[in-house]
Amino acid sequence: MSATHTSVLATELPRPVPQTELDACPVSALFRRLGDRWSMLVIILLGGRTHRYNELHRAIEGISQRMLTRTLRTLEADGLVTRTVHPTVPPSVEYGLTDRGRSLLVPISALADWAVENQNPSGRCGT
Amino acid sequence: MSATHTSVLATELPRPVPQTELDACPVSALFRRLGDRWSMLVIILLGGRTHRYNELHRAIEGISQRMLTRTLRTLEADGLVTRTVHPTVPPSVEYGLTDRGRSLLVPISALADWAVENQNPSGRCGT
DNA sequence: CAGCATCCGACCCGATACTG
DNA sequence: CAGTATCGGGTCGGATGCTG
Repeated sequence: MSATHTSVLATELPRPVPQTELDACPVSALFRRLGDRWSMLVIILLGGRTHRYNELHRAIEGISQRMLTRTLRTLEADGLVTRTVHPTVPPSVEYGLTDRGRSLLVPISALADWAVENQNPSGRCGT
Repeated sequence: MSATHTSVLATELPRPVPQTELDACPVSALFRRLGDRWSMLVIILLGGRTHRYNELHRAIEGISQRMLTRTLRTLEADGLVTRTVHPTVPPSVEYGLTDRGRSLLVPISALADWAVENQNPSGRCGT
């Protein structure tokens, strides 16, 4: 306690970055990074305009706070997403895409378009 | 066959397809399907030409038999990959892309191109 | 050659509760 | 509002051994 803060554990964020030698292949590395359930979805959302935390949370509708935070932090660490804190009361945090993120948005959108056109279009989500 | 064989377990293949309501969104569903370490890589490999099982195994170099088989089976079930068994001795199995798979190859290749051009190109893999 | 069976660890992911 | 802490399951993924 006198150590002021027992946040030494750091639970799990922001990812230990194991980086096995296999990930030396840039293609494999990218797929490992984006190869989760939410990353590409978040990038698509942020491609339209910047969003606040709870906006994203509602837009994706099904993602947990934990996963949203994790995904955003990882994307930020990868230089794809920007995080801007406005020192207001209550606080407001704005997320957007970096230039790199916007360039990645292009092929990801192509993938999303394929999904919309080729899957059974039973339902539309917020994207 | 003597029903004595308790193969009731079926281990895990070919994936129970949970399909939560969240996956009603085609974009989310696609990312859930391809959101693993190998699927897109296999599709890229198969995009060049058909490959035999061990060819893929060597080309990807790092994937286990288990994961290669699992990935191929899932992609086959999704109608993206074809599996052709030639009744020779020893047996030979050829994997290729369906029409749907070839159409998906386009946006996936765009993603792979982005990876090659935007990541630190430390190493090239077999792709 | 092209798998399947089994064990097991690592990580993804959600639910819940709590905080500045 | 925008997170953090903790628990617990399900899945990803590899290693090893065996088969037609």
